[in-house]
Amino acid sequence: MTLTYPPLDRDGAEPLWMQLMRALRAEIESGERGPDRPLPSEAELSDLFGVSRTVVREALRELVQQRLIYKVKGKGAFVAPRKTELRFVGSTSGSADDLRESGRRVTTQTIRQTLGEADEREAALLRIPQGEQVVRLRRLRRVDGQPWLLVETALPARLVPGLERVVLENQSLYDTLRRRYGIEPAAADRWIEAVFPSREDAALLEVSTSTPLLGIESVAWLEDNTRFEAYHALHRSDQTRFYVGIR
Amino acid sequence: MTLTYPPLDRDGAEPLWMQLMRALRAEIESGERGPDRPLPSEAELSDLFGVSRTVVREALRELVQQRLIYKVKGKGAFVAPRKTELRFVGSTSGSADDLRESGRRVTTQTIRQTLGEADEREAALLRIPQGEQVVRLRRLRRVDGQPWLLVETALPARLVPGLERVVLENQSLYDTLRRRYGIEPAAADRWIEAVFPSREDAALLEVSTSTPLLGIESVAWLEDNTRFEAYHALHRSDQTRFYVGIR
DNA sequence: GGTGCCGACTTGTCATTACAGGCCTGTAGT
DNA sequence: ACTACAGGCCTGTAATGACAAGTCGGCACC
Repeated sequence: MTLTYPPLDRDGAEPLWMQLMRALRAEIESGERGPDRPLPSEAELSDLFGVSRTVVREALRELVQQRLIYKVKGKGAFVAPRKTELRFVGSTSGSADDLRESGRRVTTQTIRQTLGEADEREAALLRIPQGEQVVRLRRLRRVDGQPWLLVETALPARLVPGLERVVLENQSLYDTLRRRYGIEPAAADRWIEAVFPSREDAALLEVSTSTPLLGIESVAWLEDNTRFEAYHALHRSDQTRFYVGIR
Repeated sequence: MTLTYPPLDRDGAEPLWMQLMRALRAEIESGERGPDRPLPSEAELSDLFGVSRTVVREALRELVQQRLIYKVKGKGAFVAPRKTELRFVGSTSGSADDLRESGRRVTTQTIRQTLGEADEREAALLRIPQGEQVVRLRRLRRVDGQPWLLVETALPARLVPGLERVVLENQSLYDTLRRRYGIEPAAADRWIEAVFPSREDAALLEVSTSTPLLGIESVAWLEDNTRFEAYHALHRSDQTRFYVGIR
């Protein structure tokens, strides 16, 4: 038994593959198909929706990229089990709360908070035109008095008007984003590398310039794919380790 | 003036789009095309290499996904002004498959493979008594010939009898665990820090002892919470970055 | 009862064709 | 000098057809 699908809109407002992708995604996320259950074959989907296999494959490709399904040659396409998802504990979002819970004293000091124009890197990460207004935050987070994390954040000013004047001292940025601007982070990409700090960053973190640190670059977005935050952070990992849980 | 390209191999050993992708990537990474310089148009590439536009688009799609190029509708495809990055997907499965998928040549060399007694650290991570038999693997993974990852794995011998005699050369460890022992990873904890390598490890990874590396410690377990694997790994992140997707 | 092989079904790869729609430039008209 | 627009680029979308290659069940054979 399969569902009846609403017909796809052929007015060209949106590509057929995108509409099909959304229809399949809705079905998967609603839980109607359990993990590792097969999707209809490409030929079947092609018939069901009245589109070519090209469109079906384009839609499935997108779902594979989003890790909602996986494909096995010769067998079919299957719903990806949610357990392969990954959660970052110990990121800027929520890390303060986690640490506080474990009885540590977390303080966050705002070093700089300005309005400016997006440079090339920021524009690319946030997917906005170079020169568009962004709010920049430079903050130092301490755990039990020890410098732990130095983070520079850029947010499109359009999404967070007036943020450059909000007093964040010891407040969670994500709390502010949520309460003041209704921003709900949906997902993020992060890149991690081991780096040496600049002289200035080393001083703030109270380490020497030859101490290896974790450098983290990140871009986060909303449900509708709008990029709302780009940051790069330096992490002292000599006393506190960076934890990743995979479930 | 364009280069002359070696003809693509049509023996079906490798898909045409992958060969083309590699050829273009080599050109980009060698720096012959500067950032934001255009690639030949799809039609031109199609002629140059004697393949259909389908193949060209497949190759370009992969390069876009690897963030080596970006495309602008109506204009063309351009070299992305970024450093190369390797995708590490934070799933319980190994990274080798993901890398292979993106057309990198992944080779894994087993340096040591022995049966021994669990030391204190291993016993704690695996939750077994100290002194219980464990199989230890020390492996060096290369990506496109470059040393990339040095990993030391310990598994309780009870769960993987005879593993110390299985030839793993270029085989995925997780594949072997699955097929030979029916081991299905359910979840894992990982800790990441920035560290310097020992003299021996530095030599294997072909870096100096003052190169900061990513150190990763991990323990993985089955659905029933049995710990089956503990490892610690050293990652070169100077040329390639460590990627984590959060969904 | 086991084994091997065939055929049906699946996804992967590739070619070809067509048109829509964005980008840019040259040119004709003002 | 300026504008409007046509036409030639480009990528995006879509249909269709073909074959390769992996999976799996069933059937015939031993």
